[in-house]
Amino acid sequence: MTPKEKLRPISGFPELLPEYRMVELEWIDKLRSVFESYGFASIEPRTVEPVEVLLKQGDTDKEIYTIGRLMADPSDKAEPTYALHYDMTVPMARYVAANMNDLTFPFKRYQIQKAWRGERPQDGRFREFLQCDVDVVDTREIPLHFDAEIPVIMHEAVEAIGAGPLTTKINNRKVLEGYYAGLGITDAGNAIRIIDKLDKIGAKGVGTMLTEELGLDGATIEKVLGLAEIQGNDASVVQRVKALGVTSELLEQGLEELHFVMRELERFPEGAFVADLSIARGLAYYTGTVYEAKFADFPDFPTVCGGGRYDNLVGDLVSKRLPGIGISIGLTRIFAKLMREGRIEAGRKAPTDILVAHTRGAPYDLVRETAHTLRSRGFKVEQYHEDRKLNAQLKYAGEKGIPWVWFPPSEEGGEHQVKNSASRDQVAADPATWMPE
RNA sequence: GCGGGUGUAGCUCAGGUGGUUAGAGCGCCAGAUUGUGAUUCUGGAAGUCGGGGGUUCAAGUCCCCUCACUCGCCCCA
Repeated sequence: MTPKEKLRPISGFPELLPEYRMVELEWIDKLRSVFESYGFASIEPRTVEPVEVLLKQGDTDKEIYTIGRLMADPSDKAEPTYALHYDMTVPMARYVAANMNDLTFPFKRYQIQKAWRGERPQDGRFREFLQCDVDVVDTREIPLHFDAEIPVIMHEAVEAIGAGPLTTKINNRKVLEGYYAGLGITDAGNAIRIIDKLDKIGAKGVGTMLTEELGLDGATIEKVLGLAEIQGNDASVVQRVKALGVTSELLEQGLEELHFVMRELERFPEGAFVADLSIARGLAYYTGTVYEAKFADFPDFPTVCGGGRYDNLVGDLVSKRLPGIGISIGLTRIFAKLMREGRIEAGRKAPTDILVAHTRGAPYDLVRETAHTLRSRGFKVEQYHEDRKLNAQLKYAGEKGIPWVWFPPSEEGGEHQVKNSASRDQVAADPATWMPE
């Protein structure tokens, strides 16, 4: 590898300059405070799982990164194959199952961590990215109220970082599966996967795929598309589904749930939450309410938040059933899009409040003590450790956006001075009492 | 995994149909200016032209292969 190749960016592994990382950190702080305001606790499970855990819920074609030791003996089978997690939901379920005795249920947690996927990167899609998950998990049935609360938390969070407006589409897997069952479609899973492409390939494309892959006839496809076309921002969508004349027990139950959730969300501005019967979500483990949020202004940009309700994520790990519901915010994806749209204002290049200059002739003890005094009073202070001309020192402070430059006296007992970088005013000051005006 | 686009200095890019020693702007370093940020001026460092092979007297330029980045498909935050 040439030095130049070593310096090249790696596709899908974004890196931020300090002035933007500072913004990202602010976002994380805001998200945390929203999550905590609803009583969610933070956990940080390991980022690595046995491959079998990640593949537990079907989807064996997941693009996952495995990890191994460089020095490992290839013939040594003793070490299980580990992999970086590609989302936080299944690993969280494993964490809950492992610590069940020490957790209090319903367990409410948030996680802000990196995830890794080996997919081909493109606009808004990365191989290493930050996800912010909020989930409720219980050993008993979870009240439907959470189905309405979770997307509200997410909207609040996205609003807090100034990333809106968002449109969240809501559906219920039971409606889809129940409706398909009522139509006599046996392979609901594949039907859902195909229907999910409606906004991308259109009704015709979906119809073709349904015929080719599932062998559905024209009348059935009509019915399937009829359901997928229904959307609205209130509970009335339920009536329109019923009007299609398909019935099944599961469908009834799903419609009741959807009705409840939409009624709860009616109080929000129009367009914020929309029932959309074409939304399916690719992941296999969802069993009830599902969410999918996009930027209202950029409908072609990929989903920025997604989630839903699942009956049981731990499978055969423990004998108990662990139902849950949650949502994930794609922070890296949102950040990248807003960055591209010029909506992210760079922060400062350093957190420093005060640069203590290297005053020629000043006793070093005095300079260090000056910095220490200011630091102990709560200021973020760095010292310029090199004896260079003040031009260079001031230029450094200016470029880094450090608002104050402190000049210790060049002799013991002399007068300290502090300079305002912006106004260039310089006045005498005492490090023990000085306050920025 | 499949398809399109792009690779020349730290960054953004010029380099008609092959032709001497590969350029510009910005940035960087030093000085003018022996201690207070601008501007200006002067000087300087920095390139295996992504890599390999081929054609040719001659390749940054043409051909083949390859790698990387990028956009889309699949899939997903």
